[in-house]
Amino acid sequence: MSNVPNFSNAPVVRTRFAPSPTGEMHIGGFRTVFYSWLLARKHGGQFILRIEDTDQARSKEGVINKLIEGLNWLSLNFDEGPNAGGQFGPYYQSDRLGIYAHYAAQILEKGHVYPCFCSEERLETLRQEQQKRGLATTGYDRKCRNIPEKEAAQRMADGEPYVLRLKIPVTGVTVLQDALRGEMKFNNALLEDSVMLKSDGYPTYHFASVVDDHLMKISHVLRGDEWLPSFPLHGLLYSYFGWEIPVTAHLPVVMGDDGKKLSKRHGAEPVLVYKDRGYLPDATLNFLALLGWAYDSESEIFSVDELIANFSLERVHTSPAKFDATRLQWMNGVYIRKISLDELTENVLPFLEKPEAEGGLPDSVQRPINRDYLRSFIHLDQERMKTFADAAFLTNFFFVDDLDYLPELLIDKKIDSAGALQALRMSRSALTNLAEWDHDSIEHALRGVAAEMNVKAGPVFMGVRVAVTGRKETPPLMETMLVLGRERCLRRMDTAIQRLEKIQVPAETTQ
RNA sequence: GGCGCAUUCGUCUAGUGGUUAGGACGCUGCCCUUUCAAGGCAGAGAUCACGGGUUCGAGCCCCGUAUGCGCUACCA
Repeated sequence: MSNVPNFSNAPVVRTRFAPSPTGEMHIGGFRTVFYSWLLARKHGGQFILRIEDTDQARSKEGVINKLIEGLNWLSLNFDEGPNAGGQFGPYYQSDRLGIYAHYAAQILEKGHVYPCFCSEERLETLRQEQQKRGLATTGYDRKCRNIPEKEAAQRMADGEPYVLRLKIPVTGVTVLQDALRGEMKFNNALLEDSVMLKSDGYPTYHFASVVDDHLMKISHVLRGDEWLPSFPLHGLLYSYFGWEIPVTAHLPVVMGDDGKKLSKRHGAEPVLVYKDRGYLPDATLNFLALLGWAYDSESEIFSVDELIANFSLERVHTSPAKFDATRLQWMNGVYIRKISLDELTENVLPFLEKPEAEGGLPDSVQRPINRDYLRSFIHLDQERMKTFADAAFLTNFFFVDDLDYLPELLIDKKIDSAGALQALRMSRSALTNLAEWDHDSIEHALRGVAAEMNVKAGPVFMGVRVAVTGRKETPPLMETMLVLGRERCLRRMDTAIQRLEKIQVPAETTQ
């Protein structure tokens, strides 16, 4: 595919995911990544991973690996990036310092940027004073903007620490196109002379991302709309360099239930926790796609391939969406019902084997769990699962013999305690005498008990159900009993009969 | 404080000047049924944030207001 020549005049679509290793990425951030990826795949272009590690103080270890793990889980493969190679590397910005220095020098020479020697202390007191006076425009006061060129050059040569600031036009309007909102106008007078190159020689995000997006031939930039205020800054930078601005879309934020922007501080969790909670990557992706994008008024379930085919920037929203966890649950259930028995088994297994404290089966159940045994019944719970994390609870009685339940559960609403006991005893003996242990034989036997007692089948089934599983809600009874086998069923019924006999005594004396 | 973005059922959304404002999640009820799910059907739920215009006609266009969110660092 990739060596098919591009005959059309349209430039190749290249999008990127440019995370900074300052914290784990949450699900809202991954939506932006997913849209970028979809765009690249839809147009047969490339998706690039670039690491924006330009903040020496805040970069954290291990974050990048987590990020890549998250991408892998969702199968959002990238064509270029760390470990993947590519002709536009290096893909760590910290490895590109020379490149930024080169372009900074170029733009300094053109006079679009100037050295600023102000100390952080001065900037801090400046800010405080501006705030105190309630000034309309806060920000740098451009003190160093008017230092004579010669003097500035001398001080730089003398080794005085400095940053490079962008020389924003004092008047005029910067007009830019946002792919979602159309034309946007920004009043230059409100912009400040932002730092492009820090005193440690590292670029700021603004400078590095513009330089890299251009050098890496990025055609479409998708980012959160918290970047909207700095859009003119970037636009100006592009024009100073004489470069073409990529198609830029500012996506609305994803909010939590509390209506606040999803972030590390607002309960937003890294994507991988959804893996740990038993969500399917395709369901997560489908849900994410619909958070801010819709194909039409009806369609909801989209495979990744369908999303690639149908996704378009034009139908992306500009208004923020809340993250609705309940809806994700529903959608995950839809996907679980669609997978094969093999997939189901493989997905459920690790969740059952987790320690009890982490939601797995009771620690008394021996690990590893027998795959074939699991495979023999897990389909019974397929339509009952919202997430794979539900599996341990749902399948508990297939693994545990000592069932813990209130004996009262054995007595269905439509029968009294004596009747329940009698039904269980009769059921037990009927099942004991069964020639064949199969679905129809068991059902016939139990219905026979009901007929003989002249009661409905329901209460009889319920008594046996609770005796055998300890639950009132289970998969179909016959299928369940078949899996458990006659021995286990009869033993559990014996236990149930004993329990019923115990509570039977006071019940009779009160009458 | 300044600047910006946004605003259709509780939630995700369809809608691009004329619709009984549609769908989905969730909720309620009924059906199916050995329970629970799943499935089917039905229902409640939106004076389209508010106020002005433009127009024969506005959820859709324009202007205000309100509310929410965001930005306002040598962080991204």
